[in-house]
Amino acid sequence: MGRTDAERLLGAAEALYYTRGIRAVGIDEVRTAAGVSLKRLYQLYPSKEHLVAAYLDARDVQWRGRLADYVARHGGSPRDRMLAVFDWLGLWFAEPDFRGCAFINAFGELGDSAPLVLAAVRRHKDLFRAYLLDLARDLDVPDPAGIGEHLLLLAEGAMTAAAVLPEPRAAQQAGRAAAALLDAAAAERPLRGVEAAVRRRGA
Amino acid sequence: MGRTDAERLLGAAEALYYTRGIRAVGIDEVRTAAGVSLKRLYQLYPSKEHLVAAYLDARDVQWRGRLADYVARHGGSPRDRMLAVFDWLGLWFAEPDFRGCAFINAFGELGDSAPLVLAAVRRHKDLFRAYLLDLARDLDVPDPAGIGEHLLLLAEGAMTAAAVLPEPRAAQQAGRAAAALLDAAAAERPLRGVEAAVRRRGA
DNA sequence: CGGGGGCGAGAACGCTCGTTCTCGCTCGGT
DNA sequence: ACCGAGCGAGAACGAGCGTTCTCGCCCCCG
Repeated sequence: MGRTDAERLLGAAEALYYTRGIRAVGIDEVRTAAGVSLKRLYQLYPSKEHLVAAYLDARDVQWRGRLADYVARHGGSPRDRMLAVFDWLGLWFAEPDFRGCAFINAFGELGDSAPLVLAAVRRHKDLFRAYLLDLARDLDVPDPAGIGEHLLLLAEGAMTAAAVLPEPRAAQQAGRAAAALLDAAAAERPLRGVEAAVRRRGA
Repeated sequence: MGRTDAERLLGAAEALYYTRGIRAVGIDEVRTAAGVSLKRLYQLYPSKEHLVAAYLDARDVQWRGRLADYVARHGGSPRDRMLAVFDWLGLWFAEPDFRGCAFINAFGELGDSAPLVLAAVRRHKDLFRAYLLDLARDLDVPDPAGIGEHLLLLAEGAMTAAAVLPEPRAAQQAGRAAAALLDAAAAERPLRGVEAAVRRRGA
């Protein structure tokens, strides 16, 4: 596990909070799993909310790092890099302890009753959005930002669908939908204005 | 409010559990808000989990009813009916006490630790999916089921994005993405097999 | 009118939680 | 060798939870 007290605490917090929920896990259980005294815990994180926010921030860094690594390793063209995001989601969904998006779960559980947690959730989603918008910027399509937002919605939808439903088809479906959106946007590129509109209305 | 004890209980449960979370609200608070004795509550719902599952089932019926009503009133062509789903999502997101999808929230909070609740969540998502697949069946596209699944992911993604992020653009974005997917699928319709594949790869 | 079954009100129980407090011990500086 | 600051272990505290139990009242059937 981690080296410092804080690292061991965040590791234990991640394992426990993610798999069982935040309210369901007491501070003492995290402290025991991490092998850190209660006093030390409270001087690192003055309340449970601080600990939870720190756990989410750590998970955010790790999660986006794993995603970016995979995309950098497997992506070729901008289009391939974008689609690699959904391939990685599929790998993530298939992990045995997958239980949905930790940030959505935390929000659903705590809502706005824990401002630090809410802020961490928003930070994560903003950073994920920014990453997708970055990938979209390299695409050869009009309105890359719009495409980025659309793929963000697909990715979020895939996460919740994969969490709730037992079958892991969600990532494949989302990948197919993403490819269709990319192709549609790319097909629009050479056409201009009226032509594209006519085509869209066509048949 | 409702008439019978069960109706008043479910009404109070909905207001409290949805806005504050399930673990955060005690049975006594629901009982007080509904004006029902504890004994009566326990003879209607022998445990909190039963009450929560019943609240989710009631919300499922109400939520899908509101959606289907809106679509039936505002939808014209099959395409319009499909897009009306996203218009309605936008209206829902704009409601002042909107706090995301109650079912995703319940799952994120309780996971598989409450089997009755998990079953209710899955029921709801299956029924929503079935509704979208029904709408998709009327579309004049190849593979309506695939389109239905894709729009399901967009809708789920819009719900979580709208819940977490303060700006209510999610429904519009999802609607635009849905329209793009529908148009792309419709444009594929007259083409067949190889032709469509070539076109998709084009440029 | 008499009695008893069912109900509402709320106390009680056993448990868990987040946070604070107590108490020795250890260890580093002079 | 001393002393005191800081630490770990864990008790303590106050609150809240889900669930059960008690008791006294009402109301309906005979």
